Amino acid sequence: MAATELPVLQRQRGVCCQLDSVLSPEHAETAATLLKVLADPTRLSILATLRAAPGPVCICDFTAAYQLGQPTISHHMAKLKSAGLVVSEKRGIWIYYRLVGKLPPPIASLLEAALGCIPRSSGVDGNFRNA
Amino acid sequence: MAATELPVLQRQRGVCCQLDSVLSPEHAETAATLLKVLADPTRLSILATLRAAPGPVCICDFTAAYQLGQPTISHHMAKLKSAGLVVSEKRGIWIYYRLVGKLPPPIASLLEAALGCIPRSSGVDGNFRNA
DNA sequence: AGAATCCATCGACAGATGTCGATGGGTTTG
DNA sequence: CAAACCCATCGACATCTGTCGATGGATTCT
Repeated sequence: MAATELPVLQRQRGVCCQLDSVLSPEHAETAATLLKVLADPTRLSILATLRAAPGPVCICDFTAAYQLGQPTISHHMAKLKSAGLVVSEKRGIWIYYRLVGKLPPPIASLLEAALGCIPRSSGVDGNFRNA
Repeated sequence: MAATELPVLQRQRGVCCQLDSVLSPEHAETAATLLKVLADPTRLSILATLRAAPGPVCICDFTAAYQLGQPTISHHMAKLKSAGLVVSEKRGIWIYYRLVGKLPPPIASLLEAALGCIPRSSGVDGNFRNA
């Protein structure tokens, strides 16, 4: 509840209204941290690709697809991973990444909204030809 | 959709799969730009407050509420404004800000998800003593 | 008119961030 | 075992970002 708000038209000079925090600083910080992870075109594209992919995708494929070096892709993957959005799996030489299956609802809808913010390119409902 | 994917278990060394871009670079850039605006705890908190507020809120109230200087709050407001999320209105000495009423659906749901990503604090359903 | 208040803009600065090249560990092939 | 390949980590660097103090325009009160 935001508090005592003076009638918009007749405030007193030098008197500010007290705004009760609608959002705890900790929660704001947490949400912002997650949003920072999403707020990069490369990572967004990676997430969109993973969501649309029929199965796990390995780093080398991303390295080839984007105009970026391998360490950079690894760096982005590490961020996505530590944010809990993707998981990796090692198979021989390769390391495959995929989206986490069940994200907490609020995070899932945020991700969905972030990706849905974009013209969805095809019928992607997650029916992977999995491993 | 991701293209020619080698059966996950039998890839060839030195051969990367071609990933068709699920996301155009322009769209990724656009979405990332918007997400960057949201990816700051202060701005998130401001947006949450505006959403919960019964009416427009003036800069001085935010300046008083947060532990930040007035230029900093102005700076954040300018970012929110140029992102098209808020609008301002001048009344005498004061400048009031409020959320844009009708955002494009994808952006609205993104904003909603970002704010909804947070345990809506106490009974914040707009029980303000409004203006 | 003069003083006081509110706010946007500017310049400055520390810290965070994305990218790269180099290195090294781990795995498979020859 | 040696060579080839994949990938994570490290150090370096340029850029972006959040914050501040100072300044000046606009408006209102005395």
